[in-house]
Amino acid sequence: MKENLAQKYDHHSVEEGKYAEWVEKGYFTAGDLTKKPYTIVIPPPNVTGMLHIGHAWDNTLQDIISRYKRMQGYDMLYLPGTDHAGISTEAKVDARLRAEQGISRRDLTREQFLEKAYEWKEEYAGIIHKQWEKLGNSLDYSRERFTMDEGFVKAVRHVFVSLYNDGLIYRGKRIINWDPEARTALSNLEVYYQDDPGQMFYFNYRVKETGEDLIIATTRPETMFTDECIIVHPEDERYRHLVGRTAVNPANHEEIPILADEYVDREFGTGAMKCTPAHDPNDFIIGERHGLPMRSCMNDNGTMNENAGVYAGMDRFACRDRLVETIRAEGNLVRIENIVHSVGHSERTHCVVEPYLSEQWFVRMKPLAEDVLAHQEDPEQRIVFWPERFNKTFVQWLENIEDWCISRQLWWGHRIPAWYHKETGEIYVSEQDPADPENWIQDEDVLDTWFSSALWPFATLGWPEDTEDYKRYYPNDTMVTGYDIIFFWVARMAFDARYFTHNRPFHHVLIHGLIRDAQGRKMSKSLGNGIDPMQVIDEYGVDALRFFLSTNSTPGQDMRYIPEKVEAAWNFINKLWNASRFVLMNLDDGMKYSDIDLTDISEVDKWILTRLNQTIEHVTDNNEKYEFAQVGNELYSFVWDDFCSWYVELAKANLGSADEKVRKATQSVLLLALTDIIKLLFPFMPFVTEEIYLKLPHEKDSLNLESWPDIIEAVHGCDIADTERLISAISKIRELKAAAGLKPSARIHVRLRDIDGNIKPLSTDQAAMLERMARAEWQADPEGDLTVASINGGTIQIPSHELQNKEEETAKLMKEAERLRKELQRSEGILNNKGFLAKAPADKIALEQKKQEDYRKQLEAVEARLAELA
RNA sequence: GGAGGCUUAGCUCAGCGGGAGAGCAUUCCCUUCACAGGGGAGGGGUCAAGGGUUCGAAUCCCCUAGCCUCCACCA
Repeated sequence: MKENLAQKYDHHSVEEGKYAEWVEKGYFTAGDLTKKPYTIVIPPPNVTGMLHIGHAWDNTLQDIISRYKRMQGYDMLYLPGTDHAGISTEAKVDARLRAEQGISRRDLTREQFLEKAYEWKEEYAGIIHKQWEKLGNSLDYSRERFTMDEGFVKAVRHVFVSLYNDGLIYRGKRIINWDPEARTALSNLEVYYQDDPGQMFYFNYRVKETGEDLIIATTRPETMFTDECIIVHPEDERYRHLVGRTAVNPANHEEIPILADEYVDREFGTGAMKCTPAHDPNDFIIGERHGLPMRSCMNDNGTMNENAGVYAGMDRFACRDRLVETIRAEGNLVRIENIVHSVGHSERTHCVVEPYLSEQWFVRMKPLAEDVLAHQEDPEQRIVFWPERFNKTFVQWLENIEDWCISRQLWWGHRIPAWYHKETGEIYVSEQDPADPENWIQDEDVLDTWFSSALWPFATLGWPEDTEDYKRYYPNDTMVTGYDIIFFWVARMAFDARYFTHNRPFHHVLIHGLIRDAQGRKMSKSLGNGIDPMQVIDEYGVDALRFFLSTNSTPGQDMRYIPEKVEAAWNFINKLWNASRFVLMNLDDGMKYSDIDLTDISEVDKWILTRLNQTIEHVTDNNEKYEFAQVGNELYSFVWDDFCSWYVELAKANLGSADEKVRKATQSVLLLALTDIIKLLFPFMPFVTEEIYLKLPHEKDSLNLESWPDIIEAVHGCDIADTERLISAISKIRELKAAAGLKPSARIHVRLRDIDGNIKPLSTDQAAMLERMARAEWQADPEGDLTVASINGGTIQIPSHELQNKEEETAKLMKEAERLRKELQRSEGILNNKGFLAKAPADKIALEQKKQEDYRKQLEAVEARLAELA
């Protein structure tokens, strides 16, 4: 007894153990120098936590491309790695310290904290590995990297120092976005704005010299302590006489000058504004212009400092309330308006971000961005976005770029390679530590996580060393990532790549969207609507999850997680499983793959192989365009409809044939077609296809080693009209029986005619198929009245008394005739159109002429029968 | 203020210049023969509204409406 698949498709047992074996056998290890390289690097997941369903989607797309390219004969490198994720990991470790030991990171030394952070990293890297395994990612673990491993430390230092020496990194006192909770600077991208309810306060600033009151509005009274002046527009008649005089700050009774600056919008508010250079980016610019002092009144944790006088030590918001009350008591509060305004929040801690004056490191972005923009114009050097529209997003952002604040007041990250001399204050920036470390103090800050992520496509390959991997696998071929990190990541990889490797980091970027819940909401912890991919895998299997994730959206578009669709994917796999069981139980014992012989194949065999060829062609084309939803549709309908519903059913007749040659030919076609099907599906569902492959007669040790299917030349140019007519006839007979209220099993007689009305005799096997699938018997010369129905490429005739329902038949035929007339009208409209004949492509014209001819003849047959019935 | 996306069958989505499609749901029929998480046959859509280009528009252009992102943001 030949071995078959288990009776039931059970994803657990199918997926068990396979991955470990694939890794062990080295199927995913790149390095075959006889082949052309193809590179994808995984977007390194943060070691903050587990992978979510968005990662599963992202990775599935990468893995599909990887497996497809590997089958096409590329030396495929799919490189794994993880990201240290500075601020998020630091927050997680901090939270754990609090939960487990009741302490914060500030109770530890830097070294002690880093030790804890590394423990966390190890733990989560382990979880991520297990999850990659579950997902089936064909990653080359021999090349795995981490954004803070030794090589990365070197790469990051090299980049920092080079940019510094080239004047593209500088240190400066600027207004930056300050997260008072994490107590670190943030880049502009790490701040999100949301409309919050708030208040606009109007205060009196009394002019000392004249005693009049200037009404000034602010949303942040707590910053008033360091107002450095009042600004009015130089041409504002209302205030011109006050310029040069002094106003009294109602918060602390300080006397501050009234100055003129064109920045002020006369129409806005009262036309006079307070200027607090240390707490607002626009005020800062004005402050620089006028040489104002720049005092800050806040500490780095969001409490007030000594400049706030009696409010020192108080939280900024508590201070706001108290201060407003005090000013009110002193009679200087004019009014309070309730407003809704947009307020910046930290993307990590979600607290209100404080525009804050502080000394930070910055990357001068303009020259770097311009270099990328120039190359986006060059077809040979540009990064190609899929879909193309994201190029616009990318370009517009680069065109309006501002300097990037890269220093973070954290411990977990790449330490800035700058040292300050203890005595002289001299600064030393170098890839090497100072030779006399006792005289220097290293900058306490670390770099923004994205500073190192930006080097990912090349630093993972050994850069800045000129390694073999770097030479071979760089630039990357395809980067797969979400539109949400085009600015954070894609843009930054682009300019670092240009500057340091004089190349683009990758040729293509495939952009996908966000995965949402069934109601279309973003998945979030607070809503608790997140989907754990591991749970889905447990329930439906990873093959079903992968098929769902890859074939249910178009590039760049968001997708909803719909459990019914995962189930549909499972059902599809189940169908494939059962079809495979059927094939296996119908192959002769001992049949080998090399026994496939197409010399004596039948008409139906030619038909399925022709359809298979079309499928291979379309799937290949769409894989190249990353149109996996198209591929999914194509494979789904080919497998389910063409192969299972038609071919397998039709083939049963031939498998029952007494003729050995017919049987053998059918077995060959079943084996060939199924093998190609599982090859085409392998990138999408590697586990179940491998299981089937190993049970079928096969040539390689694993489907991982197989190559992408070729077009089957043996059926090139075959005429498959006979089979198409037969299939259509079977459908039509079933339909007529149902319409006539007959049981499907009711026997009837039928005659097929081609489009010209010629009677088409059936071969023995075709007659057997007709019998088996439609319970209809071919009759060359049926007696009495004949019912006519049009089918693809001809008509069928059935003795009317067998259908027993003249009224039904007439109604049916009238409807049919109407449809045909409409089609004919459409077709004739087109063909009588001079413009169409003159301008349409020749093959379109020929196709339309053929259609018209067919419609006309079918209509004639239907009308003839209607005349008989009348 | 700027940029972009979506609007197609009850639901979720493909199609994006030449015959309106899929999955799920729904109606009717089917017990052996790979599969009842299955098989067979149906029903269901003026492709958001309006205008234009074209021989021909769900598909290209313009405009309107609704929903949704992203970027920028004046006290």
